[in-house]
Amino acid sequence: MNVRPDFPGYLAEMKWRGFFEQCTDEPALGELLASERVTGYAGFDPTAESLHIGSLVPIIGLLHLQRHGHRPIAIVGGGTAMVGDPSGKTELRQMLTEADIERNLIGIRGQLGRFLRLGEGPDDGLMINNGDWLRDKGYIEFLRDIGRHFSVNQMLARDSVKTRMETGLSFLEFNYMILQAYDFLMLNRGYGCRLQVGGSDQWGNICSGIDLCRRVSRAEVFGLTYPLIATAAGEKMGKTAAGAVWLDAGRTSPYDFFQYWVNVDDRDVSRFLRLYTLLPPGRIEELEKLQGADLRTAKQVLAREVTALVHGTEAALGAEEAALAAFGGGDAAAIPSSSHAAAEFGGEGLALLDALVSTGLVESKGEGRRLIRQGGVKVGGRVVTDEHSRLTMNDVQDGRIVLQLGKKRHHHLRLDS
RNA sequence: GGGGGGGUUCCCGAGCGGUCAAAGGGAACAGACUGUAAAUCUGUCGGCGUACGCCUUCGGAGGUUCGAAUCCUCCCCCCCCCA
Repeated sequence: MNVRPDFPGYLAEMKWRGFFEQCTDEPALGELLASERVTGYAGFDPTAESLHIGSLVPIIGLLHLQRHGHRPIAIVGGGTAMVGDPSGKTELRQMLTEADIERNLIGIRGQLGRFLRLGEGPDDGLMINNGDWLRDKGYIEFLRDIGRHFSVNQMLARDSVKTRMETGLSFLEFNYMILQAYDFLMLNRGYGCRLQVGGSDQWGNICSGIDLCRRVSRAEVFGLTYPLIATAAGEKMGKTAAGAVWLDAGRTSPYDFFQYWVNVDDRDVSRFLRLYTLLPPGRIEELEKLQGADLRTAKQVLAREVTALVHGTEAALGAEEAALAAFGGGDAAAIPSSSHAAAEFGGEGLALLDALVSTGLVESKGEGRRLIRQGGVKVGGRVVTDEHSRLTMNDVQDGRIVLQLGKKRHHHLRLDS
């Protein structure tokens, strides 16, 4: 086992980085991790074709596990997604069709493979679809094998169930914890998996799995939860005006992704550096000393590191350059842009409002008008006050027209030569 | 199956025949202040039009009315109590 020099062990690093909320049996798990290669897993819901940054914590948690010489399993819930986890939700989630799930699985697999080293080696990670064993399981057989180990009394006592007593909980969802517990059992049987990590809202489900493993296989397995990560402002991670922050470059460009991290709240910088980057503790502690405006440096590092982790070093550099260009000066090549024929700007030119809409900077002309009235639109660095303003060749500088919305959104209209 | 209460604009939540694109709060966006931060203050916050205007929206479909988110009918969904 190649224990990392920075930390005496996996748990120590998880604690230091802020991944550690609760553990079922910390001393025993610590010993186990120190004495042998442990297989641990985390689950991912294929609710969309791409994961978003909310999934980053479990992904990086698995990554650390692998870095400590253990074997990570990412389980993708092709089976459980058919049911839907009621934990932390107040309403029944929209049902996914099999085709949806199939498509989502493919997308998510590809993404997970960018973080974890997957393969056949002893500490190579695995990606497994729980649909493999859930889909063909017969109901009666399942009830007799697994259902008999669950007490309805206990299930009703779970927080995830209790909080739904008011609004209602379908029998379908009520079964979710059993299915998740069954996953743990199957992974333990098939792969010797002995650890499940998950968000603290998963504590109940994880405990169910541990109980099941003990009852059925007399296996001692462990659970570890991380805190649910929210921003200092109390928002869920990744909530922006444009919607979720996705890991897929097609949904959230590396530039926007980078900007998300640069714009985090001051109070979140230290916590996020520990959680979302792999930087060594010494380096992070250095950055944590920064105060006031200097925190921007730390945010730059945070953004660079996370973007590199998700999109690769090259994309991260590109995003950073674009950000520098937009906010400082420098090469503007990487700023979001669209290409246009020179003719569009000849004569009368192109209505600014139309340009704002067609580039997707605003969703309607009304919104564009509002922005202009409020002085939130700049063309070539000048505030535009006339909502009827048109873009003409006069606005072109260096072969492009520079649009700016508010302080942070930039777009260039490139002229085709 | 019976009885009761509900479904309102991104969210919560008022409205209960015209003065309603619909109070209030939150979120969001813009401006000021800053550090591409927070807090604060100001403004905006369905769509189209320069505008008095027009169009779409209050679970769905019909109806009453000069006029409906508001009244009636049927349907769908949710919660509570009883079976």
